[in-house]
Amino acid sequence: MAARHDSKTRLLDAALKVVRTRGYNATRVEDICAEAGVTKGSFFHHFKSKDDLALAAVAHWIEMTGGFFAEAPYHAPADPLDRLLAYVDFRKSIIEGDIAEFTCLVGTMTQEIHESHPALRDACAASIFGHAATLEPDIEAAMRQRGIAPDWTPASLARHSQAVLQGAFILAKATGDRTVARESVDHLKRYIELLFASPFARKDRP
Amino acid sequence: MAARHDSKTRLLDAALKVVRTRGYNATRVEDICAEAGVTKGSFFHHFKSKDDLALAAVAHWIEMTGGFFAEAPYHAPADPLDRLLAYVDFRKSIIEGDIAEFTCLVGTMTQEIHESHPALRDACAASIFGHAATLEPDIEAAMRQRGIAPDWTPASLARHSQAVLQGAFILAKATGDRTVARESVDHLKRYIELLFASPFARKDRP
DNA sequence: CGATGCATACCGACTGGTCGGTCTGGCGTC
DNA sequence: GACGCCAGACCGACCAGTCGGTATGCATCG
Repeated sequence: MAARHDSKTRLLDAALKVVRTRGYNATRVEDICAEAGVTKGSFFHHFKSKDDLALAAVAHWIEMTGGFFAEAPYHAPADPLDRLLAYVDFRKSIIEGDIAEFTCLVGTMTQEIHESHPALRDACAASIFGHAATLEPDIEAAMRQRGIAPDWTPASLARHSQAVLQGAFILAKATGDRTVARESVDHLKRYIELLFASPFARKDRP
Repeated sequence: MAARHDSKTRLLDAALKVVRTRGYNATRVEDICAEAGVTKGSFFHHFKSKDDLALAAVAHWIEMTGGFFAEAPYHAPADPLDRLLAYVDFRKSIIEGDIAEFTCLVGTMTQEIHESHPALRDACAASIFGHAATLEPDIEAAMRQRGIAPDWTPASLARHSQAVLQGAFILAKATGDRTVARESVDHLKRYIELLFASPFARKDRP
């Protein structure tokens, strides 16, 4: 176990875990080292500073979540709206276990560092909005397919879905209970269904 | 100026301002003192510790926001659904100015302290869910008046609205731009309109 | 009325612990 | 034998909290 040469990855994984639970500022370098089973020497061998690690951790997060969502089953349905709804279902289904396990690293960090660490904030933003952007093609396809020409854009709905999720995580942290988060995701799903189902939104209505 | 005897209030006001911008952990006691134009001695005369101040600041926040929303104009409309939609409009209209000015103190703090300070977390939760609860009567009245019997509860929609707002604030912090936040509030409003307008949700549909 | 005493409000130098970051030395591997 | 990788003692800045002190009411009594 704990082979040499993988300390860097283990530090990054540890950082994700610890920062997601404690937050960024409250996380000490030694907490991450302890979680990774590594010493400070190793930490500062791989990273110039704590902030440097944070940047790397966000990059690592983007890479991990990118793969995770790319391979998730929600892309299967043939219908684009079904894919979108399957995405929402999938997001709901992974709200499971410990808070740190389903919560978003970059959303958590953004709150703490948006004023003080512009570079880090931009990296967090790239993660959130990059992920949101992956939803746009399906939203746009669904709009075309259903003949809808609304006063909102695919991009704004994609961003809104991320807002709902981020907000749901906050409520979950406030209560210590996943239920309230799932509930909000249900509302998001209902919203999307209504957006595409409502006769008032259809081009072809009388 | 800066009469004696109001240091405590000035410290609380300063705490709201500084914590909303920097976050809780990154805020030093001396930052709050400087903002309040008061010294450390005064701080620790009024508060046992930084955590003690945090608790008092949340209580102060609950009191301030309680009065602010109670006196806001959105209660004017006679129709309960109109009141609810006016609330959403109002929330959108106050997303203005500096990020710290429209952002939520307790949402920010929750993220940082939910694991480490249970008492503080409960106080934050009380603020969020207490505010959400003020929306329930109007939601319920609107449901009755429009003859809607949906599969969601007034409480859950009230909580969802808070989730959207909290999430919108995160996106605003990530981009440094209010626009994304307002956009999400627009989606929330559209959702509520659809919920009450959709024939699929009506009791009296064929 | 002034003096005396006491409580509350406030000040700011200081302390003691904490934590990011450094440095020296060692171990394995090519 | 040099170089990447790591260990952990150590340093120094920083900061929550302390402590001895001063200032300002506000009673009560002679």
